[in-house]
Amino acid sequence: MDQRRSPSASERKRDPERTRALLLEAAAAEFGAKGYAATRTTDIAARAGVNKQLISYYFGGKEGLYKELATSWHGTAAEMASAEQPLGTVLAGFVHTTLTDHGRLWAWSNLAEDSPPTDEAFLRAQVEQMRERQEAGELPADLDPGLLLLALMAAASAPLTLRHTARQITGEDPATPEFATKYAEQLASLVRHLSRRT
Amino acid sequence: MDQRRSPSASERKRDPERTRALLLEAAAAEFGAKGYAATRTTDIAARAGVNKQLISYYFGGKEGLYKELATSWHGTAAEMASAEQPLGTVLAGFVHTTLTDHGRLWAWSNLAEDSPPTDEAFLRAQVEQMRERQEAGELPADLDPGLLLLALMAAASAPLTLRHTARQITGEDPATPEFATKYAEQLASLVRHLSRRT
DNA sequence: GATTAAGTCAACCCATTGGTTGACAAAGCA
DNA sequence: TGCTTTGTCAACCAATGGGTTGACTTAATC
Repeated sequence: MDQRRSPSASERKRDPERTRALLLEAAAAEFGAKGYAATRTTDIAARAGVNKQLISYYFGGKEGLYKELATSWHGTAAEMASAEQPLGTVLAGFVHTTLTDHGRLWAWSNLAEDSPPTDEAFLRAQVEQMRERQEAGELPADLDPGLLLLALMAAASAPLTLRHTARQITGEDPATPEFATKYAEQLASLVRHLSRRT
Repeated sequence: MDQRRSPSASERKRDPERTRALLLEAAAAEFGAKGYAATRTTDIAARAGVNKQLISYYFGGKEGLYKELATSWHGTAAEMASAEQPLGTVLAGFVHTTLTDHGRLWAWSNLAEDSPPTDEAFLRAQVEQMRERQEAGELPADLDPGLLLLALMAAASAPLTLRHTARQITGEDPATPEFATKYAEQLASLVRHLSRRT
């Protein structure tokens, strides 16, 4: 039999792929929760259930691990991008992704001084979509599509970026799927008001 | 003559009030720029032009200094609050305050896990104002006033919370007053669309 | 089966960092 | 004018935290 992939990959004693993945996952959670500076490599290793030296071994240290994450999260963003769905649906998807570890990571990196290498193509495509929606009459045509996108993205990530403020306003924990759903509906309703000519 | 306040307070060799103020100001800048965890007490002291031991002397350490700031910034927020100005004006004020050191500090603390003791009364008042605006027909009545406030606050702080994203979308530095002004105008225009029945 | 390569870990290392100590100087007070 | 209090600083200290070392173990190769 083929010994190249026998012990089912998760039962094996040693499994580099798996270890790497565990570290990345743990790192996303830790970085997302506390931000880069406040995150301890020891905590990442502990969460991954692995020796902390392996961070150096696989990623060349804390910073390397962080950068690896920073460049990998674009996939997450991209999947919700596309399509000609109604704007409300797109926003709803965005609201929910802000509650993932990668979403939190994105928020932290946006505040930090050093520029993270975010995917420009994705943003450009989104701006273009805004313009199309304006032409289709779904959104007011007198607004700058870029700034409009910015405002909507910011609004959609409110449960993340204004977490404590949101909690104080609503009395609920904004980091729950239920809240996200409710909030997304409100946003959808809001953008509907932007197009509707009553 | 009264020696209690003679050397004009800024020329004196020793001036506790001034030192405290210098430290608070420097701390706001440093914390705002890098966040709590990444800020070094040495940097704060250096920026204030003062010995770092004085942080312990006056505030009982790094954390004490941070908390002092956290509880003091509400004044900043409150001043822009009130009034029956048009919503666009209020938002514009908010956009600009997000670019101050205190604004940045607020953003960081919103992301951090530990809850900062933000001023609840202020938020409640703002929610109430939203409701009034809805009743006055300035805003759609079918939206939850709290969530609406949240969305608008988030949108207004986009140049701050989505700094890098904003830069990539627009190609400009969102941390400039010029950008803030332009962005605020767009927001005003946007909320105008929310009320207008064309 | 022996040899090599790859993966993992416990222990150690040392730069950084927040905080403290003790000397000392300016200001208030008798 | 001397004594005390308050403000300030340079030097020092202990703890933390990221990174490295070297031993060891599993797995692939000959």
